[in-house]
Amino acid sequence: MNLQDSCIIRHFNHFCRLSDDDKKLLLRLEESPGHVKAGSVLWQEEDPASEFCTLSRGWAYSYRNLGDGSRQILEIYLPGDIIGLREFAFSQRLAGVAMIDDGVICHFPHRRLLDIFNQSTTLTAILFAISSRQQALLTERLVNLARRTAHQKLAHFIYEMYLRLLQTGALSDGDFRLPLSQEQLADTLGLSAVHVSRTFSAFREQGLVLRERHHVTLPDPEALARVAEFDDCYLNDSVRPIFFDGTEAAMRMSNAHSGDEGPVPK
Amino acid sequence: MNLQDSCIIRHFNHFCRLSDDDKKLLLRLEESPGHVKAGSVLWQEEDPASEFCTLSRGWAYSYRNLGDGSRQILEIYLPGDIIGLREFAFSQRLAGVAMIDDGVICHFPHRRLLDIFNQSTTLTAILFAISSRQQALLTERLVNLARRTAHQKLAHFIYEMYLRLLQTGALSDGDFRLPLSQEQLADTLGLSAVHVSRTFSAFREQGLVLRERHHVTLPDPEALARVAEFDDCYLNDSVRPIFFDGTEAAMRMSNAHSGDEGPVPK
DNA sequence: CGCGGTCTTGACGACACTCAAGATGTGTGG
DNA sequence: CCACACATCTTGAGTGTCGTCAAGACCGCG
Repeated sequence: MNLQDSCIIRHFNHFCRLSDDDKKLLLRLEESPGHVKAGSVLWQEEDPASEFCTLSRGWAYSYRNLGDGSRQILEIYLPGDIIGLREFAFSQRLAGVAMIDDGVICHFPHRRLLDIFNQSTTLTAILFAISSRQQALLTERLVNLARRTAHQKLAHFIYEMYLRLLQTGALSDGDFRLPLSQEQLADTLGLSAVHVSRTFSAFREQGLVLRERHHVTLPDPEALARVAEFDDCYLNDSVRPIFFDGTEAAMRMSNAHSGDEGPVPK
Repeated sequence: MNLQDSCIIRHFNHFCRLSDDDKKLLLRLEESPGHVKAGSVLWQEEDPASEFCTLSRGWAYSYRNLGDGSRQILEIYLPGDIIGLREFAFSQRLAGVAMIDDGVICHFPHRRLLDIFNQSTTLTAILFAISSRQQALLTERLVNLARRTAHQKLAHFIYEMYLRLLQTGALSDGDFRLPLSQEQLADTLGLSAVHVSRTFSAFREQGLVLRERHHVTLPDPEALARVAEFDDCYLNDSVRPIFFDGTEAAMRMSNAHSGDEGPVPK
């Protein structure tokens, strides 16, 4: 496999230019990339946890099933994301993971993470940063669920997806594929599917969001951000390219907050 | 300072017996332990992020303020917890942190984390595990906020606190200090303070929870767990003592799920 | 063509919010 | 030691957002 074909290496390169040694180390950790079908379950809650995955193509989500038959979707994974970091300290899965689309994933076993810790400080720091960013996404979703109205929840979610897709460069205008059903959106936002439908209807009448099957257009993304009271600092900072490079990262981290301007106009 | 007086070392010892070298490394990272008053703010959202803290005595919480004047409490920190790991990849704070009690905290600067990555695989793995556990707590709170009734939310929160206090060994029966006001509980659970009061009244009549000022008694903790539909796997696994010891940790991690028995009675 | 999944729309109801007034407890200063 | 102010908590009444139930429309697929 060519070094540039690795989905892990591509993902890590978002944070920092890697040395060839680091690239080789990453590549050795990678096993059995494979195709998975839409709807297939990578693992379920309480399965033994022994590996991570990198999502190379397609969308996925993690979820928890509840006693009353409902479920909660915890996070949406896009191409390039690492899945399963959550369970590093656990022997069991805390959440299930399923594919939304057809896709491609790469597996690498839990225990080999220690090889990384042993051999590359740079990669260790990047892993920590990735975990840190995932936690930031989770925190923002928590606030969204706890404190906002149905309109704000949906607006916030759609705008977050819009920004994340912008960052991966897969997008230029307010027009993109959103392969989630309304029921999946409801499970993500702690709403009923019926109410998601109503909210979309309201957005359509206001010209905020137009949804057609699995496609979404945002005539005025900024208006949507205002409805959601969106604050994008939890998405901006962490993906700054070339964030770490050995010991100099320390200096950058402690004074990088001067003179910021985010990619999104206020 | 004696090695055993360090609050960081005590905390890390929960996971693994440390070598003297590791202990010295930790100790060098520790700076300026100090007293802080109840209600004081360690930092606010969007402050520059340049250090972590370990909470040695007292309780603390992290929070986000929202546009409409309300706020959301994200997590409750107990003695021994590390504060601020969330912002490792960020140059700004994503959430404020304030003290609930009078307490004692130890600071250590962000950049020195890289020293740990460089010098000790064991400590790196423990830090990852701690971050992983915090993410598990956050995830559970998210499910709690999204999908449960007010009764379940409050029951779940109280029972989680009960288990966490049990784990720190600060507790033997269902009788403990809970220094949060009803308004703080409301901000944690996404409810109004009024409704928290009503819910406590209901619990009192049912004999589930007796709350008196900042003190709580649980006549029947298991009954409370049933009301909350509490599943404790997110708390059990990660604090297993002597979880990592160098390379052998790898083996333990990949097969630790056979024949488990948690520390908490079923 | 008929079936099943997804979405839409309506009617009704419940859980939790807001507003408001009063009770209780606590700390401060006279 | 009392008086007062202030925070916290309690309880009631009225309202609204969102869930549930249900029927029907739309669409892709076999």
